[in-house]
Amino acid sequence: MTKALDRREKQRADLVLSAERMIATRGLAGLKTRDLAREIGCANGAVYNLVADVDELVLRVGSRTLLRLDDALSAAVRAGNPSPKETLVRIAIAYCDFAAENLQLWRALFEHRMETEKALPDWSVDDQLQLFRHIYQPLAALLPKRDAEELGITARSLFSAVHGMVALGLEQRLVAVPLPALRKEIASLVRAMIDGLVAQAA
Amino acid sequence: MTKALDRREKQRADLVLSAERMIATRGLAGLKTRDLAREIGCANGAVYNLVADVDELVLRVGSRTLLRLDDALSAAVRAGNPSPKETLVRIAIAYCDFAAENLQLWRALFEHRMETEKALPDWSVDDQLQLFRHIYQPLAALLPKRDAEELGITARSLFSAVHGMVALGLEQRLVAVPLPALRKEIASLVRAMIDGLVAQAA
DNA sequence: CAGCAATCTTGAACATCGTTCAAGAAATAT
DNA sequence: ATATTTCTTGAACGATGTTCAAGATTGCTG
Repeated sequence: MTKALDRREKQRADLVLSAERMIATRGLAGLKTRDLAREIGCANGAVYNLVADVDELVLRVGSRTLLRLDDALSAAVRAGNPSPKETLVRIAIAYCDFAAENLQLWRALFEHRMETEKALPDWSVDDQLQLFRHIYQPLAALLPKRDAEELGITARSLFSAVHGMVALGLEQRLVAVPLPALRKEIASLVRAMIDGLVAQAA
Repeated sequence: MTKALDRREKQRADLVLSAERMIATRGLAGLKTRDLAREIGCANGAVYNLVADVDELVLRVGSRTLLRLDDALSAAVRAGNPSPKETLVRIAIAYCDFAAENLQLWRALFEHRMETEKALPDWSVDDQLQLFRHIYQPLAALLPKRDAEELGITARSLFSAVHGMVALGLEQRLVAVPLPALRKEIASLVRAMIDGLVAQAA
C-alpha cells in the first residue's frame, strides 16, 4: 500500500522536475503532456493520475520557482549590512538578476495566471505573499510614521514598480536593453522612489 | 479588379473589428478563427486570405488598442494646464484607467508578445515607441540637466514602473485592490519617483 | 501460496484548435 | 462567348489536453 503511494509520490516529483526543465528550455508554451510522459516513462494518460491537469503542474513548478526566488532575495539581504535604502536597492537588483537568469520560469509565473480563471490553491497564494516581507522590513525602518497597512500597500507598490521595469526591460522585442544598463536604471529609480517617499513623509 | 480588392479590404476591416470584440469579451484565449469566420460570413479557411495568421490579426487589434491608448493619454495631458509633475501623475492615472476600462484588450497587448518569437513588423514597433513621447516632454522640463538619451531611458523606466503597478494591481488573483485605492497608490508613488529624481539631479 | 477484489496504468479515442490545399466558383480578359 | 486567371470553399491534417473502458498490477485473505 505505502509502496505504491511512495512510487506515485516519486513519480509526481519526477513529473514536476521534468516540467520545470521543459519550461526552462522551451518556455511555458513548450510544455506538452506527451513529452512529459515520455520523459518520466509512462503513458500520456498517466500524467493525470499524478496531477489534475496542466494548470496544477504549472502551479507546482511556479511554487518551486517562487521558493528559489525567495532564497535569492534572502541572500541579497543577508550579504553585508547596508542601510535600509541600499537593502531595498539590493532586493530590486536581485529580483532583476533572478528574472534574467531564470527567464522562462520567471515568465511562466506571470503568463500562466492570465490564462486560467480558476482560483489559486491556498498554498500557491501563500508563496506569493511571502515575497513582500523582504521589502516590508527595510521600508518600515525608513517610514516609521506609517502603520502596518500603509506599509503593506507601499511594499506591494514598490515591488510592482520594480517588477514592471524588469518585465518590460527583459522584453527584448522593443528596444534591447543590455542587462547592466537595466540594473543601473532599476537602482537609480528605486533610490529615487525611496528618497521621494521619505521626503513626502517628512 | 478594384471591386474585388475593395471588398477584401472591407472584409479585412470587419475581421479586425470582430476579433477586437471577441478579445474584449472573451479574452485573447477566446479568439477562435472559426467563430470569426462565422461572424464575418465566410469559410474558416477564408480568414487566411485576409490575414497571414492569427498573430497578424492580434497585432492589428493591438495597433488599434495602442492608438486608443495614445488618445486617452493625450486627452489626459490636454485637460487643464498643470505642472509637469502633475501632468505625469495624470498620465499614469490615465494609463491605469484605460487598462481598467479595456482590461482584456490591454492585456492582449502584453500577453501576446510573450507567445510568439517572430519579429514584430515595423508599424507595430512604431506604435509602441510613440507612447513614451507623452512622458518625455514633462520629464524634460523637470530634469533640464539630462540629455536626450538619459531622458529617453528615464521615461521608459517611469512608464515601466507604472505599468507594473497597473498590471499587478489589476490582477485580481492575489489581493483584490479596489480601483480607487490603486489610483491613489499610483499617484503617490509617481510623485515620490519624480520628487526623488528631481532631488537626485539637484 | 492461490484466488479475489480493489486499484492503477494504459493507449486509443475524442474534441478542439490553427492551418493548408485541391477542387469548384467567380471574375476578368480576349 | 470563351478562356484564363483569381478567389473561395470546407474538408482534411497534425497537434494538443483530456477522458475512459479494458487490461495489468497490487494488496488482502483463507
